Amino acid sequence: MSPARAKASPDKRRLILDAAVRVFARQGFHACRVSDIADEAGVAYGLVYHYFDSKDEVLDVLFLERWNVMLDLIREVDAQELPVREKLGAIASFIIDSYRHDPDLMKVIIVEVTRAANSFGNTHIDTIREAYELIGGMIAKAQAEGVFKAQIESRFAAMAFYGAIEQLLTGWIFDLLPQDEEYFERAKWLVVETVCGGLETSTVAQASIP
Amino acid sequence: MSPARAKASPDKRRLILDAAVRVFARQGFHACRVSDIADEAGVAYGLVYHYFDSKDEVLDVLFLERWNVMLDLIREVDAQELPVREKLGAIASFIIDSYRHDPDLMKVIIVEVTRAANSFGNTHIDTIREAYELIGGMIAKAQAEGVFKAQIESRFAAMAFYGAIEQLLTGWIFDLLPQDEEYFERAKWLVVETVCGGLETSTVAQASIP
DNA sequence: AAGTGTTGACTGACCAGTCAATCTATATCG
DNA sequence: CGATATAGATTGACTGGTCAGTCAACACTT
Repeated sequence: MSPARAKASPDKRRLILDAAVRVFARQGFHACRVSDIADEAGVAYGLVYHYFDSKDEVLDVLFLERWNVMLDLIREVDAQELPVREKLGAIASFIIDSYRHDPDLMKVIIVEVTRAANSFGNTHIDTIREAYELIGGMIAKAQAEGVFKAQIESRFAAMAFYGAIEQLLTGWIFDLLPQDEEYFERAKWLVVETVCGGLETSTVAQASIP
Repeated sequence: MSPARAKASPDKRRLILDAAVRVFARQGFHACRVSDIADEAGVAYGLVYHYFDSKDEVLDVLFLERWNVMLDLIREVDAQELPVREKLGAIASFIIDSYRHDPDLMKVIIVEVTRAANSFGNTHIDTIREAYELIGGMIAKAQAEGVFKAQIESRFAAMAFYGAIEQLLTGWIFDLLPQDEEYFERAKWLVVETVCGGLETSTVAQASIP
């Protein structure tokens, strides 16, 4: 009960990162103060600077942690022998489940990094680009196999696919779309159905080599 | 309504707005100072506050000017008797041409407003939402007519469509996609082909909802 | 003279980052 | 075992710089 006990830090660093997610999501990166993060975490102001060099670094860490998990997932899916439809479905599922599991974190990543062309988006552009390129590679492969039509450049198709997903999250973030379990599942199906349906060569989805 | 109040000086207000677009695009809204706008426009610092109440208002005006033009275009298209594919094509064309004509302005709108859930995006959410709803309405009508499949909720489909376009612009903004006349035209066709192809009943009708 | 347009120095608030002091835990030694 | 040393964790008051917005004066037009 007396918390003054063994102050062996139950990882205060993590505590600060988690608090920062909530504060960034609630107030935005620019609008919040470092003291807001410290207060939310229940630690002293200075401790934030014991674990991080700057306010920026806190967001950098949050973004990289999550984005790298996604890149690992994409690479793993990519390495498997699966129809494109299932590969893209796995990616859409991962992103949507990420939002379902931690909407605040995904909100922060999308709002403060992914589109922030003049700040974090720019510093992390290579990391972000890698995701787009991996997806583009999957689509290019499907085109080479004749499953997807070749007229639509794979990079463009990859952007459209990712953009469709991100806009769905944006709809949830702005509370413009219903957020319940059923809709999350339907959204996964929708995005794959729409994009793959538009890219496939024939009316039936099946891999065929011409 | 000012009757030809031309003055000796040409519309300084416009001069400031145009300068602000360049500065916001180059440095970002938060990273730039009001003095940067004044310098870019070649006017005194205080003049910005003669025409605008605050730094925020400058961005508000820029966003509303452009977004309202887009809303007018969408409403106009919506009122015509056209196949959905052409309606959506007109919208995609308009947005992409807007970028082609003034990439800085579109960058500012997308980066600073459309996704800025904690600042301008929030204050303009009703204006933004209207575009999504008009597009959703078009899709719903096409579904009622049997042109688009009905399993995909129109609001979701509208978000996917708009998101695909916005992500293409994002690709151009971050210089991840090639920007030349040919690609702009191809992008219009791509986005309509992909989304409409995925939504039309004739393409795939045997998919099941989980 | 009156009204609008224009100027730029100034101010007051705000906040990221610093730092010296304090605390806690464990190690080392008499 | 108790005393003392050492290192890392933790604290929060303070500083230095930044910048949005103000304002009093000046310029131009009618």
